[in-house]
Amino acid sequence: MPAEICVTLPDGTTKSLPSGSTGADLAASIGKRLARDAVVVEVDGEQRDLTRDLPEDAAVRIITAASDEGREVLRHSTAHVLAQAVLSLWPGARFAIGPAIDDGFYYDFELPDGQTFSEDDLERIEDKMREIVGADQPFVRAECSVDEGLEVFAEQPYKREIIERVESSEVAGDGSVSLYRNTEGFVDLCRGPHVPSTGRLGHFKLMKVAGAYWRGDEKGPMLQRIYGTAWESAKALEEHLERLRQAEARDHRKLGVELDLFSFPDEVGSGLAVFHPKGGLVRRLMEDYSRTRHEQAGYEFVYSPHITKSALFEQSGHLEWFADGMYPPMELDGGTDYYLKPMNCPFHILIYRNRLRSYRDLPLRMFEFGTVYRYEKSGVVHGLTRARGFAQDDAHIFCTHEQAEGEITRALDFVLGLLRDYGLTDFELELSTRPPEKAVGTEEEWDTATEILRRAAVAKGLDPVLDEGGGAFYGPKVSVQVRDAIGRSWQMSTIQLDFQLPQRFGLEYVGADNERHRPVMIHRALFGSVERFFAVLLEHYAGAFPAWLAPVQVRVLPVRADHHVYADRLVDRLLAEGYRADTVVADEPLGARIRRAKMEKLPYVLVVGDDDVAAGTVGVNPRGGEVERGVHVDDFVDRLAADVLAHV
RNA sequence: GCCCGGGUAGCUCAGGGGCGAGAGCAGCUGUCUUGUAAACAGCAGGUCGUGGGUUCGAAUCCCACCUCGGGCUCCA
Repeated sequence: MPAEICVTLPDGTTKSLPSGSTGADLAASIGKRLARDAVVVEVDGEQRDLTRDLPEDAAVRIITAASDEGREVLRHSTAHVLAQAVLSLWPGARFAIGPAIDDGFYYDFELPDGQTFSEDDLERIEDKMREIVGADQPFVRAECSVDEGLEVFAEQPYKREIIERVESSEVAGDGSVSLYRNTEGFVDLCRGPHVPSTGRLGHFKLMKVAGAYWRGDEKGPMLQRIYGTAWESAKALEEHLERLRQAEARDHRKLGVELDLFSFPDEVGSGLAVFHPKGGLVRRLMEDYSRTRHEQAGYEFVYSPHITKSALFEQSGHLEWFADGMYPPMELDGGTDYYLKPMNCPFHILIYRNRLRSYRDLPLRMFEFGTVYRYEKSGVVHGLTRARGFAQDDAHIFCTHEQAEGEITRALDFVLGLLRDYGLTDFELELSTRPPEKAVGTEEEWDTATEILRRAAVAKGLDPVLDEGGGAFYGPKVSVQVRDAIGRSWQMSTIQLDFQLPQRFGLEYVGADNERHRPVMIHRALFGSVERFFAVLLEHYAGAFPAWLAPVQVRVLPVRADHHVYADRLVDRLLAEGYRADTVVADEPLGARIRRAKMEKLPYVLVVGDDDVAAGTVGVNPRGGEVERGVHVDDFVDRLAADVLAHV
């Protein structure tokens, strides 16, 4: 054994250390601060515990807590402490898995005698966890054989099940499993790595309890899951909690009530919204703009009914593949089943098929705000983002094979431009491929279609992320993920290529060669669902809609009753010029009326008093800006016009 | 659909077997005439989600259903 080992650091320099040195020794030899912040060490690309010996001649990198990788380790280790706490508070509890996730971690348990956690238990568990952290117990790694592992976890069926899958390399892959023990006799099956000891943890909070199926299988046992979050410092934890509070404040369901935009009356049914006048106005503005842009882009507008005979959805394949997601049929006309439509495509196909089409008709682009109904499982309904009835901004492009790629590129261009106009500018593309379990058509057709989509995406200069098996049953799709103002990602638009439905419906066109050919169909939606898009915009803007979408753009507040006439004239002028303005009479102090307007998040409040009446001016109090006195009315109108035009 | 937790006035929430069920905000009516984020007073407002049950007595305990929230799963 050599007396020294030599390792290479990320900057390319090498360092000699006594043989038997650990990652912790390395960190300490580099600096005191690094030694304190280090959580694990990466050795030749593999993360390891700081306490393990370093091999000779390895490329090493110290990972600190304040990095994505470091936080992941931290969270994973905190999950272990959670398990230790629960097992000590509920003797006989079984524990399953406890990984790190975005912003935190969870651990799944099965409590004895079918007990369940309540929110109050979280505090007790947290206290116990702090105790364990305070004791600074080391995480000690041990390796053992599968049989020994099964022995150690004799009372833990979930752990045994995991070990039994070792062959499929879930834990180690070489017939051995690794364990982590700490004092108090707690031992967990774990691949690691972990922080050196529990004392390194502490900036965590348990967030909620939930049910979760073992291995995500609906037929498997329901376990009790505890979610928590963990960070490298008290400050980072507090910032995260603040972000959550911010997200909560801009929740569209909350803003929908506060700003009187929409509601979900119990009398109507779960997942079925009604839009109130203000929400209806915003929605109409959104839709009108979309219509105008579609018209300019060569789409033609069609309409189709909400219900149809079952045969149509039999032919489309929806009843075969999508029946679970459909409302049950109504039996009418002595035995005919009618269904509420879950999709618009079959109707557009019938419009296409209504007469013989020539290649000269193609591409044919049909657009409809089509209201569809989907019977979502009761547990998944969620405000406007997951409703049971919603309008799709749905279009179907019928074209030749040769035109398909160009049409997709064009559609993608259109989508991104339109989303930008609504104020969403941060995109990511995702390419969803063939779902192995439920797909119609041959693999070859799918490959061709997928490749066309990929090329179109790349042509836009956006490298799509692959979503293996995420396509619909009839075709692959490119979807646009949008990042909103606080960094959350929403799946928005989809563009789907479909060779199947034209075939099922026997669609044809007569080519230049006077022969009959089969067209290709492209399904595309930009908002996906108007309701959902409404919700995303509402959250993106935190309720403060830009002037072009704001239900009320300007509120005029007379200082005293004798300014009413001037205020009314001002409102009349704004209305006449096509703006949305109103006024509130002076039977309440000005401050109170301004406060109301601010809580309604209006773009502009205009205050008019003696000076303004005399000079033909207004006091401008813009949202998020400084008050300006004595602005000439014409100048204000110009400013408003510029805002509306610029969509700000 | 499954697990956990909720549903009390328009909104936000107290009250948890026994006085006619409460507060703040919003609403209405007066008074106040106001220059940039809450004037004052009074009034009105609830079959305590729905239906059953236990009890001398239920907003309160039990059951079922509806519905909302957080998850699982699924998806636009």
